[in-house]
Amino acid sequence: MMIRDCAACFAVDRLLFLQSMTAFNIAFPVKDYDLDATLASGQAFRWRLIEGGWEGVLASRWVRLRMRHNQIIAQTATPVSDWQWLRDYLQLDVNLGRILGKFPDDPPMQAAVRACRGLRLLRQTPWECLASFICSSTKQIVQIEQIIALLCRRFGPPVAVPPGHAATHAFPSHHRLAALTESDLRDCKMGFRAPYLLATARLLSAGEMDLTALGRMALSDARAQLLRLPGVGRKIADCVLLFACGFERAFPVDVWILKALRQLYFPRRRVKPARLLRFTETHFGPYAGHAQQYLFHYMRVKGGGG
DNA sequence: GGCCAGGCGCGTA
DNA sequence: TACGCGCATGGC
Repeated sequence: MMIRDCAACFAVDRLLFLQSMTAFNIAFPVKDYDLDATLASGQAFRWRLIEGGWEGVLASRWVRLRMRHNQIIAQTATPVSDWQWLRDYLQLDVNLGRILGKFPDDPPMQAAVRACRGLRLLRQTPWECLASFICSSTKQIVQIEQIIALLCRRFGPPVAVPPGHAATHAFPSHHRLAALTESDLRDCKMGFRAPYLLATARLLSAGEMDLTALGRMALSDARAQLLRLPGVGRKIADCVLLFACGFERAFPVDVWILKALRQLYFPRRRVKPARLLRFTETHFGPYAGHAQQYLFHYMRVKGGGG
């Protein structure tokens, strides 16, 4: 009797599922997709590897992702009828082979692709990406993750999680941060970055700039807009352009990339940063930003030795 | 204890 | 235009 009741319940659930076309789980077939490398490659800072699955918050939803054979399995805490937000974030419709085929055909790039094939660029929301990278300057990735976690826990709205799961929060809006004090932000261990984040949040909250419009501009115009914001220089601007606004040619140059360029392309030569920046603008082609992420990740996984 | 970390803003020459 | 420095904090 008990078994038949459960079976009946399952049948009803199944029927409801089919009727509403909503679900807590979905499987995306993928090719050339290294989920671990992608989520741990320092482009997004909220993913945690917990018991074999990556947990994070996207579009105010708790999400758990894991690879199974050639599929990405996604789990949410609330039913979902349209998964396009996740397809967009993971850039599932991107043909990686076509992008890799446009990389420059030189030994450093070949080595980076051999070491990291399957590494992808995500498509993040501009505000979270911008705020995160304002907090990133002269910080190690682990510390950036700690700052962002504190910021979300203290000021982000709670999101639905599975039963028994620890409380989780979405990224706080710029309106929310604009209402805080510098001291509130310093308490999230972001130090001298706090006034920059606060000032930028207040500018955006006041409507002085629309981040969602950047993706429709020319690259140089979008970059010029971002450079108006306090705490945003060339490197952070290019991170936002590449990781959130869809400019696949944007090429953030940080200390790792400088090291990569000097070590791999200009060994035993004294080359100034300005010269290296010009080199990145011409050498890496239409998908320079992807190439940059491969070089960045390659330098980190291969270690500092050379 | 010194060095470094997905930098930026500002003063100076 | 180019360079040097200060700025918080924590890991190694």
